[in-house]
Amino acid sequence: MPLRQADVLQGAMELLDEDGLDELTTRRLAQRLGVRAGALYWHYPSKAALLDALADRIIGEMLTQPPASGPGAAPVAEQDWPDRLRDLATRARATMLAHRDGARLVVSFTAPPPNALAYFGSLVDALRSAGADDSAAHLGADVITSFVNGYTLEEQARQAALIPLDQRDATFRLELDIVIAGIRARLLRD
Amino acid sequence: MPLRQADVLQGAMELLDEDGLDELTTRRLAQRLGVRAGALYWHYPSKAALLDALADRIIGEMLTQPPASGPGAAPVAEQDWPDRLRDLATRARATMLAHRDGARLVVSFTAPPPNALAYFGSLVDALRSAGADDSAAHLGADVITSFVNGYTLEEQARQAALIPLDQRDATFRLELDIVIAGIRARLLRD
DNA sequence: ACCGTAACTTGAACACCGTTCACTTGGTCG
DNA sequence: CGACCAAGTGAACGGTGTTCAAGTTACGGT
Repeated sequence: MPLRQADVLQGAMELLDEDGLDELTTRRLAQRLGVRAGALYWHYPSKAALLDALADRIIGEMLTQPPASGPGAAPVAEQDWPDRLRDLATRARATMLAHRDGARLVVSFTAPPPNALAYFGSLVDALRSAGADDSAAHLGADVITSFVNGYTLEEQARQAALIPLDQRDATFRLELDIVIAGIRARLLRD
Repeated sequence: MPLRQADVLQGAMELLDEDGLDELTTRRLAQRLGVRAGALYWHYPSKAALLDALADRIIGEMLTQPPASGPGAAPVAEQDWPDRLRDLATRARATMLAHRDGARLVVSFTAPPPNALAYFGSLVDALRSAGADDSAAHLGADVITSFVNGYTLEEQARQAALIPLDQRDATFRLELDIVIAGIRARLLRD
């Protein structure tokens, strides 16, 4: 049974999780797949394209993960907008932290892949449903995205090994609430 | 006259600005300095250490740049805290944008170098002078830093060539004000 | 003016990287 | 059977960061 594109992506994901982005080389990935490095180029035109696909797959997990809030939480449609934003942001961070170098990979894609647009769209929707106009919703979604990316990138690169997770969780929650308070004050109370 | 560590750093800075981070290789840097690649290792133990020093030098520029506000602005000591935050954040972004791949480089250092701590300290000071306690000031400074880094990273990687600068400036300003409004609401109005 | 030492630099190599490409394989279908 | 074609091979190309014995250069002390 020959290799499929999905197998290559799956192998790349596993290699990333086990050994990190720097060890994810074409030769090592090929070896894990029982193949030579050149064969990968039948399935992806370049390593960059493979990494883009990998980033998009990780971003996709942000949309399908179980909700960040504990069991018994209200269904999405009934959540108020701050809870929806909190939920999306918390899932984004959790997903990136769940993969080694996840944040570094996610912020490095070259052109916004489909799932990135879908994720961003969810943020925009949440804000529009709260009464924001298009421009305000876009602005708010952008602030959240920038903050979550910047925060998680730093966290994963330099704090993850030093500070216990529950403490980092609490800090993230507090800082996220600051951003959401700003959105309320500047975008939804006019 | 032999090479000094400062010459190496200077050459690296120029090569970065001219050709970007991906073209900043030990051999190309050495060539520009009229030397072979191995010689660089007398001055820096590794390329990573050189890039750390380069990142710190860029961060240092954030602290010495002329203020972002136009001439005639109030001296720092007289600025109110939102203006001080705005000033620091705007300078950070401007400095990163001023160097090719500046944001990518700045978020990639391994251990926080001196100027990074000094910059962060300036943010903390501004918030403490506004009445925030240590913990709140640290939280606020962190929110700003995460947002600015995340925003500028994305901007430099994917928008810089597509959207005119003044438009990006305006968007940044609006989003930054959202973050600052959140800090006011959650950290300084208790 | 000389010399020793310390500060540098070289040149060659090492192990690795992403990528290309002519060529071989293996299976499917007419 | 024979033709086709997807999939993979093997070897090479030019590049990377890094090491290190050996060489060179610069300079302070006598």
